[in-house]
Amino acid sequence: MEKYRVRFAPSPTGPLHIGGARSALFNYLLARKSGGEFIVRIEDTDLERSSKESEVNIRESLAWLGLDADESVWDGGEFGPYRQTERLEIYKKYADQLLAEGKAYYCYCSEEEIEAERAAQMEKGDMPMYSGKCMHLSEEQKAAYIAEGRKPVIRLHVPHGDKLVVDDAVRGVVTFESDGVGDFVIVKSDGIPTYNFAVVVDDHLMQISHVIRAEEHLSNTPRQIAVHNALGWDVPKYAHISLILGEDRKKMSKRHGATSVTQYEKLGYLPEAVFNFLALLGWSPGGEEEILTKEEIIERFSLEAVSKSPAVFDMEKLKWLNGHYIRQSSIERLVGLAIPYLQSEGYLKEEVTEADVQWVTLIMQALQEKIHTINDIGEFMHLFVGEDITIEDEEAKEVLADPDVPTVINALKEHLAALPEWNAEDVKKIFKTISKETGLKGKKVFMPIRVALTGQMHGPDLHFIIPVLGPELVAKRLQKTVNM
RNA sequence: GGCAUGUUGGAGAAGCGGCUUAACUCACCAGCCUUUCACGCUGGCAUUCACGGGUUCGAAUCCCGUACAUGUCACCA
Repeated sequence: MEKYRVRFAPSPTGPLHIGGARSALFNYLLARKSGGEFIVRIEDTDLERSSKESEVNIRESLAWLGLDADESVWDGGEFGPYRQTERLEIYKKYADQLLAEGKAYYCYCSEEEIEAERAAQMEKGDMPMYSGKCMHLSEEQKAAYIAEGRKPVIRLHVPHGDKLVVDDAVRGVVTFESDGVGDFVIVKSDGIPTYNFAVVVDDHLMQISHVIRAEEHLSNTPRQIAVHNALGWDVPKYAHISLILGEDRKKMSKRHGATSVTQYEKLGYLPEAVFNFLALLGWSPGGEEEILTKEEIIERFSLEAVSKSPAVFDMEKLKWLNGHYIRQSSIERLVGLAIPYLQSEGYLKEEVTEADVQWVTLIMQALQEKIHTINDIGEFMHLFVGEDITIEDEEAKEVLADPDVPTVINALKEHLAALPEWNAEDVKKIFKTISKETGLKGKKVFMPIRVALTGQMHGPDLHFIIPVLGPELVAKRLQKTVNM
């Protein structure tokens, strides 16, 4: 297949959004699949809103997801610089060229004038667009404006009567009338290029073969094509991928919960789960299996299979996927992820001892099968910590009222006392022994112990819980719940 | 308001004119397994593809209209 030389070009105006991450992912997938290049460029021409922190966050989020770039702001490359504010003289050169060729012109209109014009057009039901009145200003008029202290912008003259055709890999051919575009600003009054201009210059100079980005840019594409035309450059291939919607079918935003990659990391999601999930939003592998490794996704991904319609972000499915990957993980890895969480929740001190690691290891063995995210362990911690427990409900109380309870608990205490070291395997054996000795089976053995130790009717396997608690807590809890 | 895009079950989706009495996955429901819960397994879950018209022997699939949703129309990207 042809090589995809693609780019992800975020604006550093906030943490990496989940939608941005998906755009980055699709670009990455195609680059890797075709043996091409994945480039990360920073579009920071909005001086007001761009920040270094956001740029750092974007870098870290991409790294966390495993979307490694071949060329980027951070690691360089032969088509740099990769930060737009460092490319200003390049844009100036092309803006000057357009000016000299009469394809662009200075516009001295004030924002108020433009605003009034736009309002009037909207009123009439027309598509608002600049009238072009500054295109043929005389030298005297220009001088007068300059004397007034007006700072001009540069507008691209978009020829009338043209068709601007976007050949889109996911949407097919989409045609726009150039009459509906208008002469738009390519360089702001402070000399900084606008997005629609800088993007075109960069994509051309960086030899981008395919522009793959979110659907919200589709309506901007004719403007960019107009710039390509004015500069006499060929257009790249385009692919506009659908938006990610929240559960209410509105564009994903704060009120839908976590929107940034960083938040998912903090909530205890695994990068491979997010990677897998994001790939499934708007793309389907076709077969029965949806749990796929990075390599399998790269292998099977294609733009032809990308859906046109927007996708709703289903948190339940992400959780299911994450749970799957947690069950696949090694205990060591889970322990490493759980420790920072337990520290932040106050279960562990800053200083982590060998004994702490042991303790967390036992906990993760107990919980690996139960949790969907690392942070889910918070819901279970009361099982492992503290002497005080509350009996969940009436049903649980009834369990403890059974006449066989003292027999079971005594047998448990006796056997545990005889155990040199408490581990899951040996504790499991004890249960078998108790069952044999007392002639009691299944629930009659496990439920009294479970309720006496945790106050609850269900939870992780008891043979995992008991070693976590250790002799001291077991004794104290039994004392409180069954007074034994 | 103009322009653009989209509309298959609660969600992601397959489907590209007859093989569809619409795959598969999540969720949900039932059963099995299991010391409980979960995991896992088995089965159930759209007579119908936003709606209306047309083309065709035949349409979820092609065409037109309507509705709804979203995007865009910035000296934001």
